[in-house]
Amino acid sequence: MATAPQIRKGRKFDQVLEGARSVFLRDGFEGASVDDIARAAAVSKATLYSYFPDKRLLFMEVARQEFLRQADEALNLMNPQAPPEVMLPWAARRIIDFFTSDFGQRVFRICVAEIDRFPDIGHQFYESGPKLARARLGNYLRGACARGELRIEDIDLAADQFHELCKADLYLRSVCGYADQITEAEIARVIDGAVSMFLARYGVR
Amino acid sequence: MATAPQIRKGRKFDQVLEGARSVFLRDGFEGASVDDIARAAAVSKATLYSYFPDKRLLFMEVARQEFLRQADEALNLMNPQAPPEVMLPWAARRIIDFFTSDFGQRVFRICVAEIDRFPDIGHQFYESGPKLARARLGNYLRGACARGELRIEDIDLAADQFHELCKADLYLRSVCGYADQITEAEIARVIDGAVSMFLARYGVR
DNA sequence: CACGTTCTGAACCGCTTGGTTTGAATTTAT
DNA sequence: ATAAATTCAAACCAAGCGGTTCAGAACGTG
Repeated sequence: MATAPQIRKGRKFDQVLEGARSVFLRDGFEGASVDDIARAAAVSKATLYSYFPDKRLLFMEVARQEFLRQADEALNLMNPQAPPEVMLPWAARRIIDFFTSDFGQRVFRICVAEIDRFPDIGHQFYESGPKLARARLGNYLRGACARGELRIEDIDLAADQFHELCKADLYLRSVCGYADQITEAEIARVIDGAVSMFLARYGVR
Repeated sequence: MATAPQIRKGRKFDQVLEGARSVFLRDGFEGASVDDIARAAAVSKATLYSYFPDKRLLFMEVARQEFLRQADEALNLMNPQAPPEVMLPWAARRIIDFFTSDFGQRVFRICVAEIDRFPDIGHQFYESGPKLARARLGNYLRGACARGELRIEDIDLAADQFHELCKADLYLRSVCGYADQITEAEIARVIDGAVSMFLARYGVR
């Protein structure tokens, strides 16, 4: 094959990716064995190696696809015309649901755990997640400012601040394994807090 | 030996811990080989195994000590009497310096990367880091409220919000490998933003 | 110095790892 | 039905893995 891809698709390509995904997400790159992956994918090891020249490339492809999935989730479907009092709680809920979700946590974990071994992973994660989400929220905020509903000089900072406010308390508990103990009342507390702080700073009276 | 510790100290115990630390922090639990650790520690493998019955216990001891170190850094030395306009920027700087530091990043990475394999790690990390920092900042905020300098109903939420505001922009760039590209001007931007937003919400006029 | 404790290097063990090979079996398209 | 493409299972390889053993060397203390 040529230089870049070295990946060949075959009949069971998706199976291999899915099996690899489940094992890599569970055990990380080093902990995942190719035998386990082949077993999880229900293919022979020879088939797996006919698609990917080595374990590293398989991992990189799995990670790439996870990040694509993340990009799909990054605060799309925002209603540009809705007032901040409606839109901000909605966005807050979306943000919280994402980072407490199994998917959200696992894609983050790939990035953090493997960044030394695969340095480009950090870049890919940032571009497909945080940067995109900031841009989308930023677009909304820009519109709200144009309509005179908000007054923000530094849109990017404001978008980041809002994201972080939504993470108060819940994010670290989530990362530390307490995600399933988070109640609706706690979520509402954080959302109310985030929105009221944001409007205290950037709202017009 | 008895049930719990199974750890025996000897002349080169600290060397072993230091060698283990450097290799575990670099390669994670699965990626670190006991041969590498022994080499990094400049001890024989037999010595290492005379101290720790297995690799798992060695890892757990290394992680435990890293978390103790983190507890030492958690916003100690706050001046209870200083006004918020002085104390908040000071705390913000401390928070940012911590999470952008090599140590801060690595201890976080241990937690995130290994939490499936060592479920108690999340608990230890949370107790020695986020929870402690929140308590210390919360104590400060309580005092400021008592002096009439701030008005806060939910101290814990406010402390968490402040922490998260300090992480705007910088934290995720840090996690994603861009920590060395963060400028002093960017740090000042985030600190100013955090303090002004916090005071907009909780300050007295 | 003598003695007890600790550490060493080298070899060992059974097992696993990522990756390779190959003829046969299976699947798909004509 | 046939041919081509794909997949398979089983065996293989060299290297590495976590952990074990042991006689001798090194170290620290009285």
